[in-house]
Amino acid sequence: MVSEHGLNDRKLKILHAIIRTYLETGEPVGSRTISKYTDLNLSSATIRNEMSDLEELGYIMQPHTSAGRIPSDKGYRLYVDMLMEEKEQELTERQEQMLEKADKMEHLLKQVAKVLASSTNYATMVSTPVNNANKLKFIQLSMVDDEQVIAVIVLGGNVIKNKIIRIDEPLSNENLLKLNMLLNTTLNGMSIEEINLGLIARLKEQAGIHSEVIGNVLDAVADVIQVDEDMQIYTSGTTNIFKYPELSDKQSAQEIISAFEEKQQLTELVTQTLSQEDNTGIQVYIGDETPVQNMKDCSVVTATYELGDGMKGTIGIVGPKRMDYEHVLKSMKRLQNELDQMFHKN
Amino acid sequence: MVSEHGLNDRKLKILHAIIRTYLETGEPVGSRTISKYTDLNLSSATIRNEMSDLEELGYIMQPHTSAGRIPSDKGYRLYVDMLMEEKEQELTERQEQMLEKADKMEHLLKQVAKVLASSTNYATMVSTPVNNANKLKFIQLSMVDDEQVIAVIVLGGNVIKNKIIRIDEPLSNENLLKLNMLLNTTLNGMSIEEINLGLIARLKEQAGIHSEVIGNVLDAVADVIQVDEDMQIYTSGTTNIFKYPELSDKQSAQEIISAFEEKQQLTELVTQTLSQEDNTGIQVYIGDETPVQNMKDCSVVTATYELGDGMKGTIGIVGPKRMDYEHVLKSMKRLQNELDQMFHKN
DNA sequence: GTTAGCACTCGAATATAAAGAGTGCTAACA
DNA sequence: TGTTAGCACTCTTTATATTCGAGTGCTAAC
Repeated sequence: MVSEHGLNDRKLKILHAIIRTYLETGEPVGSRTISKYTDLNLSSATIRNEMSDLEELGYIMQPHTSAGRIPSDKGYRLYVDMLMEEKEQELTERQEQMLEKADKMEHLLKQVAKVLASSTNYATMVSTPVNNANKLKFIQLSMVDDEQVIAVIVLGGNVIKNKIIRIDEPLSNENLLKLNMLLNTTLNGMSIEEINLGLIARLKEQAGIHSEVIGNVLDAVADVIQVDEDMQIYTSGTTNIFKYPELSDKQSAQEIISAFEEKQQLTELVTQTLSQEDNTGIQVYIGDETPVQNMKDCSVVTATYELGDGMKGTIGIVGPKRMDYEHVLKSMKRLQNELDQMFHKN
Repeated sequence: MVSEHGLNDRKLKILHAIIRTYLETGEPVGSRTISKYTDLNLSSATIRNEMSDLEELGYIMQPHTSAGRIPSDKGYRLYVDMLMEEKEQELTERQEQMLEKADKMEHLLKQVAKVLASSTNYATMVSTPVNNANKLKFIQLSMVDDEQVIAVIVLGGNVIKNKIIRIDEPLSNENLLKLNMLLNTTLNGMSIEEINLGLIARLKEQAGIHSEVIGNVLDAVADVIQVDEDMQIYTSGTTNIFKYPELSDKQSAQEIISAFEEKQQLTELVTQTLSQEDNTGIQVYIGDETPVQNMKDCSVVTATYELGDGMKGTIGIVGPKRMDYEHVLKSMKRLQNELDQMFHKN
């Protein structure tokens, strides 16, 4: 990703200036503005020539003849990539903790969404952590009374679930012990996908007359996984998009807000983000690059946070393409760190 | 509420016609339109005179001189009240069941919101049921292993919660039985507010050396209640408001959508609705009547549904004042019935 | 009490003009 | 050869009239 653009230093500086100016104003920027803005000491005419080149190369475009230029998706992409490289090393700084430690994760995540939205003025979303490759850590059956067994199931990430199972005739302590042994030796450390029909048949065979209980336990496991899979997504500041004229016409606003309400599309965004791992865990989708069709006129920035044991969640931010990438990337990194730390301290 | 308006039959008919026309078109309606629309066979001039009277009485108003008339809040109110009275008796009809029986209440309620939104083209919300006066129905402690006891807590409305409690030394079966007896005889049928410090002290005293367990159990109860108290609200079709020009300017859209996202205000709406019981459980707030300031330019219709045992939830619909009240009220009644039935069958 | 007729009002739509920002191109310059 | 001044041209934005029409209120006649 090291400067594969064929741009000399001057063109790069001009492009940079155009984008920065456009990020601020949201209006097409003209040659004269750049001529004064930069320290290049070039006349507007020269700038015009360079701009013409930049347009031909696809980094900027004109909304109409006789208007200034605005960055194209390709232009933004170059800008963001440069930004990422630059900022990589100065990640040491630390900002004060805005988030009071909330007692419940749900509250914490809601607050994260809210804080991020109000500090950036964009729309935000935060997903609850899900376990991509969820592993079974421990299973324990215990008799509650003569007709009921409680199954305690511990998943990776120390998520504990329990489930009551009805049985026809009581299990002796001996048999209970045996079943527990069987279940643990066979299933511990297994991911959900690994528990297939063959394995289930083998288990049932070994359980003998108690195969029915095994079946029920496995059902419970499946159930637990399923519950765990439907991740929650919290959103905040959706209406911030009204602050950006290019997104607040009915059509666009409709689409974006819909996506935020119906959640389905956000789920896809999260899935994609989690699967597409890179070194930083932060991704920037510009315009058409986004997995969510409804947001094709926006930029989307996502960050992954971890709880350990493979539990991962996503923070996302949605705004206009002329987003303050510098600020957003900084905020995301900070939040990502804070969340990581917070969860690893527990 | 029986015709306290001082309107003769003709004025009433004209008002009715104005409102119905306006509901359809959303445009101010003029005298000529009414003259042709109704079967009164009156000239536009006569209608004009009557309209003038109706305006003086506050039922309609002009957006500006030389425009047609639109209903005022007072006008809508009269219309809705008439509608309610009329339709009260024809509630017998039954429409086909649109909702597949969903396995989980959460899914069911989400679906309710969605169905209602798409069938009415307004924005909708559905709250999970909460127990206004929640009562404890049953508590049962069981040993899971030597260090853990599971507490099964059943609340009014058959809501079952369970909680694992750690103990230092195992309880004998005998002691366990005694504790169960103690807890059930003392607490059963109690509402949460009734479990005060005095009662807790008395319980602990009677539990003797196991007072610590009691303390933990009561903590668990408190916890369970608290979890239960923070009700969820599902929304759908928020962006439907863009279909109504009078609500889709940035300002209004902002406010309404905000209210739907931040949920806080909706919670207030639900609380108010649940407390203000009337015979049908359906309420109509027009304009300023609504408890939610952000929706002062809308009409809000709410319905209460019951699970029995005091568990109640709310369905709400938000749209422009020129809402199709007839359709909405019908839909709400139908849904209300279906939900009531569905939950009482279980 | 009802209606026809008419002058009047006012918003919405349409047309017209003027202003301004910005470009592309040419020609001159260092 | 790269840079710049100058100028004609384009296209949006804004302002300003102008027109159009729906609808009213009022008066006078039926």
